[in-house]
Amino acid sequence: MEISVDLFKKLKSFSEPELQKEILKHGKFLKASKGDILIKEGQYLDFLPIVIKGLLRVYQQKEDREILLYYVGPEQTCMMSLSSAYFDYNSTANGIAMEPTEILVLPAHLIAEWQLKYPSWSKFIIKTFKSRYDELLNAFGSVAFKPIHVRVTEYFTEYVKNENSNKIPISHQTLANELGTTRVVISRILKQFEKEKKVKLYRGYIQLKA
Amino acid sequence: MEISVDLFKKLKSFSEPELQKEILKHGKFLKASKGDILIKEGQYLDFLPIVIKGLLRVYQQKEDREILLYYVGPEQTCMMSLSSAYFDYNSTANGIAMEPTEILVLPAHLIAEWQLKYPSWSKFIIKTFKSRYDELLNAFGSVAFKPIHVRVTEYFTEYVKNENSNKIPISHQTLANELGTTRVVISRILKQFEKEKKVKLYRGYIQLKA
DNA sequence: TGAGTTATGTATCTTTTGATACAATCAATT
DNA sequence: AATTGATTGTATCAAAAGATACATAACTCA
Repeated sequence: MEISVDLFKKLKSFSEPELQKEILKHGKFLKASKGDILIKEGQYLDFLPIVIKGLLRVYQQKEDREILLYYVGPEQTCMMSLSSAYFDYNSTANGIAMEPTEILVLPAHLIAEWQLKYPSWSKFIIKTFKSRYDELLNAFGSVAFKPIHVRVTEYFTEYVKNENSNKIPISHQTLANELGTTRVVISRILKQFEKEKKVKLYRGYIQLKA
Repeated sequence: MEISVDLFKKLKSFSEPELQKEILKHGKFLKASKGDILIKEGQYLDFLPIVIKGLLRVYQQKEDREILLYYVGPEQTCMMSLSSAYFDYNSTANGIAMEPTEILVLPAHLIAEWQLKYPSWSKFIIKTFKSRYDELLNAFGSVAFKPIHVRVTEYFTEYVKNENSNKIPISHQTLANELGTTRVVISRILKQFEKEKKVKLYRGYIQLKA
C-alpha cells in the first residue's frame, strides 16, 4: 500500500494542507504482523511511529514479569520515540503489535520543526504527552494503592466499556502480565470471583455476569 | 520583589529576548511559605507555575496514605497545569511547598501561543513533559516490581547523590509517605537495616554508614 | 518543671501476594 | 489415536506488607 491523501481520512488530527503535504513527502508506511516487536527496552529511536490501524501494546519487563503501560491505537503515537526527538534517549519500554498493524513512520527530527510550524501538530504532540501521562498516573495509582483483585475488576470494567462485550477473551497468564503479577495469583482470584457468582470461567475467556 | 530582567539569570531556559519581554509583561510573582498547598486534587488550573527558587512536592493521596510523584525545583514547572492549558483538566495530584518558594505564574492560555513562536519555550515544554514522564515511569517500575526495603535503599542512594550528605533528616512517618506505605513498616525495615549495620537511627534523622 | 506533642520501638495477628509443584483438561497437529 | 503444548485448578509453604495496640523516649514551650 502506498501513502496517499486517503491517509488523512484516518488521521484527522492533522488538518493543515501544508502539514499533510509534508507528511506525504517524508513519511513511510510500515506493516507489522501480530507479535512483531517494534520497540525494545534500551533501544535508541530516531523515528516516530503513528498508528493508522491496529494496536500496539507498550509494556515494561523485569526478569520474567511484565506490566502493561498503555496501548497505542489508531491516530496515536508512542511517548518513547517522541522523547528521543529532543533528547538522547533510550526506550525504557517495549512495544509489540497485538494485531496486524499499519504504521506511519516519520523521521524524528521533523517533530521539533513541525512543532513551530503547525498548530495541529503541536496540539497532537502535547495531547500525546498528556494522555500518556494520565494513563501512567492512573496505572501508578492503581499499583500503589489497590489490591490485585480490585485491579482485575477494574480491568474488566474497562474492557466492557471499550469493547462493549461481557465476554473477555484472555488467558489467566496474559491477564497476569497485564497487571504485573503471576498466573497463579490470577487463577486464585478468578476462582474466588466465580464462587461469588461474579464471573464464569472458560478456557480462553471469561464471561462476566450482571 | 518585582519581576525584573534579573529573573533570566535564574531562568536560563528562555533565551529569546522577545520571549523574555512577554514573560515580564504577563508574568506575576508569587511567594509561597513552607507548607502552603498550591495545587489540590480536583482543582482546575488556568495558570502555569514555574519555580524560581525553592521546592514543590507533588503527590497523590488516597484516604490516609499518600505517595510522592515528583519534586518541582528551580527552573521547572508542573505537569498538571501544563495539561490544563490545552484541555479541560482537573489536577489529579497535590502540590505543596517544602520550603519558602518563589514562583513565576503565567496565564495558561499563553502556553499554546508561545509554543508556536518561541523554540526555547517549545523545548522547555517538551522537556518538562518528558522528564516528568520519565520520573513517573521510574517510580512506577519501582512500585510495581520492588519490595519496600529496596525502595528505601534507593531513596537513600538518591538522597546522597543529590544532597551529598550521609545524614538524612527525615522522620519515619514522612519517609513512609514518600514511599506510599505506613510508618510501622518503615520503622521495622530501618531497625533491620540498623541490625545489619547499614544505618544508625536517631530521632529526626538517619545516619548512613559506609 | 511538667504537660503535651511528636517520634520511635516492638509485639501480635491477619491478609495479600508470591513461589513451587503437580494434576487435569483442552486443542492442535502429525 | 497419540503426542505435544497451552491452559486451568489447586495444595502447600513462605515472605511481605498492613492493621492495631501500646510503651517509651525526646523534644518544646508555657
